[in-house]
Amino acid sequence: MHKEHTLTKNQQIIFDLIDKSPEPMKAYSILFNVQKKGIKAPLQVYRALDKLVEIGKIHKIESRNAFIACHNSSCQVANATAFSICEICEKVTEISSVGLSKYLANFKDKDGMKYSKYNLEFFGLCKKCTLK
Amino acid sequence: MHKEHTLTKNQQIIFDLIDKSPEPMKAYSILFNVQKKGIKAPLQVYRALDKLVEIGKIHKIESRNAFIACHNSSCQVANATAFSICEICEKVTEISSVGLSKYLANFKDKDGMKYSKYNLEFFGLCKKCTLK
DNA sequence: TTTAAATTGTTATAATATAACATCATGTAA
DNA sequence: TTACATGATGTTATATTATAACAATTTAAA
Repeated sequence: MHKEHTLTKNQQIIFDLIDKSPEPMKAYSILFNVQKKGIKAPLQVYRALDKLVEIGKIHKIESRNAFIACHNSSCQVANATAFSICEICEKVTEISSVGLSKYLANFKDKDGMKYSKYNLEFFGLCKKCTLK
Repeated sequence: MHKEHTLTKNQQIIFDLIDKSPEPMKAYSILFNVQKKGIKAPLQVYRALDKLVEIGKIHKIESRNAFIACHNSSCQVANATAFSICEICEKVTEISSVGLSKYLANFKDKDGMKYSKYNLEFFGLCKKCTLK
């Protein structure tokens, strides 16, 4: 199990915003949305984001420079993330497949290098966009 | 099989530079290195990079905003990329594992969404850095 | 309770990437 | 050949993403 982290004020404000968002949020969009709550500078946002990523409450979608809340039960997967991304509507879904995570967690390359972490992003069309 | 692409002058200059580099190169480092060859503006670099990525001659390491040449025999894997990244020395290696690529190419999520593309980045310590 | 560690606030700036527009080159179809 | 479409180029300006540096404050442990 993982340690519970008490979020600080800024971290909580920013987490709540991302958590409520139906889509990944970008840093400066977050900044814009929390300015009324007293968070005025990019660094305040980035620092909170860094911490939230570190403790697994949110994940960064690297190909989009955007952040989404982790919805895996207990956010234990900060080091093993997989997402599906629709290339039309940009909908992003976190994939939770036991098979996939087992396969990747145990994957070893030719040199026997063992990994402590991975991030996987799948691209394609979501159901809705396929039908259009 | 894939169509052979004749690279344009700018594309060739930039590809050659990346191809010779032992490590992933960042866009502005590329720009700096090709200025003597007449490529003066960021856009010229980004346009060539976009094209080279599109045709599979190079790949973007999303978590690093950097580019490496594809070393898979015929660059057929523009849509299916996997890399290992050392978190200390930042060495990046393209993984070519038939098992892995088969597994991922056939992966379907719960909704049956089929993917046309994926990018996987593993993080850990390379051999050298493990021994330190 | 004082010390270490983490967080905050702030200004400035670095690094990454694209918009908009004019021009030039190349292929191809009438 | 001409004219048309397409893609590539060159250029200036600007948008977007992210970090450096430093001072002050809060929090959590020893």
